[in-house]
Amino acid sequence: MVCPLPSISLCMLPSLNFEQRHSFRSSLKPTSETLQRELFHKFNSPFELQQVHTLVIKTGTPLSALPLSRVASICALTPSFPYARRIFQLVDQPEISLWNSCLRDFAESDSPFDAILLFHQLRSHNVCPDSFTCSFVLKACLQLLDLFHGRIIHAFVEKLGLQFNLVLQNVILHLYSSCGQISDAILLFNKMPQRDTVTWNTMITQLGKRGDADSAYEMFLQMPERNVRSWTAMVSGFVQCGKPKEAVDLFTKMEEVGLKPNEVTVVAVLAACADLGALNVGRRIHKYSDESGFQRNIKISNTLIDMYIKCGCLEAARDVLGGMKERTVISWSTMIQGLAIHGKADEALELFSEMTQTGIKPNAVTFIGLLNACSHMGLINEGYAFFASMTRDYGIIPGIEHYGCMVDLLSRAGLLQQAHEFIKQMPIMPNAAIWGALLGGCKVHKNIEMAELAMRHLHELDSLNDGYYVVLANIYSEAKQWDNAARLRKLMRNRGLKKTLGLSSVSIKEVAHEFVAGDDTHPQFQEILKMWNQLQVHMRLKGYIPNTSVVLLDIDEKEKEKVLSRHSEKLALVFGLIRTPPGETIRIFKNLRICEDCHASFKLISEIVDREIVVRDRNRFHCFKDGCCSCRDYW
DNA sequence: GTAGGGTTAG
Repeated sequence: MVCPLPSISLCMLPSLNFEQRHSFRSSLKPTSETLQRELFHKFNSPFELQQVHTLVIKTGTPLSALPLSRVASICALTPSFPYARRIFQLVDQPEISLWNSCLRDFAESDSPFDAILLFHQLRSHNVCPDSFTCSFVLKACLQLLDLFHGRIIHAFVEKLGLQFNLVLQNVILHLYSSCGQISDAILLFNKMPQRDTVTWNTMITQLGKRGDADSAYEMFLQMPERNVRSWTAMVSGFVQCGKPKEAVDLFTKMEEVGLKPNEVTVVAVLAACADLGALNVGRRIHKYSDESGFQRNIKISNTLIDMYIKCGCLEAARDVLGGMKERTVISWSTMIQGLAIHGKADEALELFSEMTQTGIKPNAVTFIGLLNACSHMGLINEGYAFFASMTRDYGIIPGIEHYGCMVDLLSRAGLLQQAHEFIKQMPIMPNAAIWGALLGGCKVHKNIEMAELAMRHLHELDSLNDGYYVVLANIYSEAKQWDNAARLRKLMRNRGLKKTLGLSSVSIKEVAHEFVAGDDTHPQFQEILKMWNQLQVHMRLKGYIPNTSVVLLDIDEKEKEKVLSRHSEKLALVFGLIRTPPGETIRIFKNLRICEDCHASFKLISEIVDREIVVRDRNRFHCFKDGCCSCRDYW
C-alpha cells in the first residue's frame, strides 16, 4: 500500500540538505514534477513505456507531464507506435505536432532516412500530415538528395492543397535544384504565384553551384529586393564559377550600397582573394572581419590561412593558425598544403606530427598535402611511407589524387620507369592527370620515349588540352627534333588548339598590371626594354647565358633571345622593379608554369637588385632571394 | 518550417 501522504513539491522544502532531501524524497509518492524529471532519464526503451504509463495512472499524474516528444521519437519506428498514438490521443495537443517535432529531429540527425520511414508509418496508420510534416520530410529528402521521395511528397503537397504555401514551394525548389533537376526547378520557379527573397536566393545559389554564373547574375539583377544573403550568394557564386575578380567587384559594390557583409560573405570574398592573389584586399577584409568580431569563426580563420598562403605570405598564415583557439583538421591540412607549395616539406611533416599529437585525425585531403610536400622536395621514401600509412593507420583508401601525387613524386625525381610501373599497378583507371604527371617528369628528365608513351594515353583521355602537346613539343625541340616538333604543332592546329598565352601580373599599389608574352605594345615598353638591357649586362657578368632551348620555334638564336626576353613574367618583373621603391618585395602571378630561363634569370636578378621576388605559378611558389630560389631548383 | 561558408594531385 502506498503511503497516503499529500503530494508536496520538493522545492517547498528549501531548508533540507541533500541527504535529508533524498531520504525524504524516497518516502514520498512521486509528484508530476519529479516524475517528469525522472521519466526523462529513465526513458530508454519502448518496453518501459507501458511501465511508465502504469505509474502515471497509479499516481494520478496528468498525461501531459510525460515527455511526449521523447515518447514519440522512441516509438516512431517501433511496434509501440500504436500504443504511443493511443496515449497522444488522450492529450490536449494535436497528435501531428508531436510526430512533427520528431520528424524535425530525424531530418536533422545523422540518419535523415528515419524521417522518411516515419512519414510512411504515419501514412499507413492514417495520421493526417500537415504543412509542417511535409516541410520536415522534404528537409530529409534534401539531406539525402532523395529525389524519388521528394517527388512523392511534392505530389502529396499538391493533394493536400498546399501548393500556395510559399515555404513549402521554396523547399521543393531547393530540392529539385540541388538534385540536379535544374529545368524542373526553373519550371517550378516560373509558375510560382508568388516568390520571396528566399526563392530568388535559392535559385542564385544553385545556379552558382552548377557553374552558371551568367544565369545566376541575371537572377540577381532581376530580383525585386536583395538582402545580405542575396549578395553573399552571388559573391560566392562568382567564386565557385571561377570568377574571383567579379566576386571581389561585387563585394565592393555591396559595401558601397551600405550592406554589412556577414561571416559567410567574408569567407566567400577571402576565397576570391586567394584565387586572385589579391593580398591587399585580403588584408583589408581580414581587418574588417576582426573589427566585426568574427575572430572566433573557424571557417574564416581557415580561409584566411589559405588566402595568405596563396598570396605568398607564409608568415601571416602562420600567425592566423597560431592565434586560433580551436583548430579543425581543415586548419591543419590547409597549412600543410600551404607549406608544401612553398617547398617547406620539413615544416609540413613537422606540422603533421604536431597535429596527430593533439589528437586530430588526418583525412584524405591532409594526405594530399603531405604527398605534395614530399613531391615538391623529392622525398621518395617519406612519400611511400605516407602512402602506406594512410590506409594502414587511418583506413583511408587512396583516391585518384593520391595516386597522382605518387606518380608526380616519382616522375619528378626521375624514376620514370618506377612511375610507369606504379601506374600499371593502380587499382583504378588512370586519368589524364596521372599521365600528365608522368609527361611532366619526362620533360625535366628529357625522356622522349616515355613522353611519347604518356602522350598516347593523353591523346585518348584529354585530346583537347593544349598543355600536353606543348610539353611534348618542348621535349622535341630541346632535343632539336624539329620535324617532330613541327608535326605536333600541325596536329594542334588541325585540332583547333592554340597554345595558352603566358600571362603574368604584378601588383603595384593594389593595382594588378598584366603582361602577355611577347607584348611590345605596352605604353612603357621602351622603358622596360631599357631596364632589361641594363640588367642583362649584370646578369651576363654573373654568367647568365640565355637558355634558348626553351623556345619552341626553329628560328635563329638572336630571334630566340628576343622571344625569351619578352616572356610575360620577365616583363612583369622589370615593370615592377621600375615602379616600386628599392627593397620592396615584388609579387608576380603567372597563369602557366615559370619557364626555366626566367627561373635562372630571377635568381640572378634577386641578387643584383637585392630584392625578394615571389612568383606564384600554376603549381607552386618560387621565392627568389640572394640568388637562390625557395624551390632549391627542384620543380 | 524554407536560402549560404573553409583544405584537394598535374
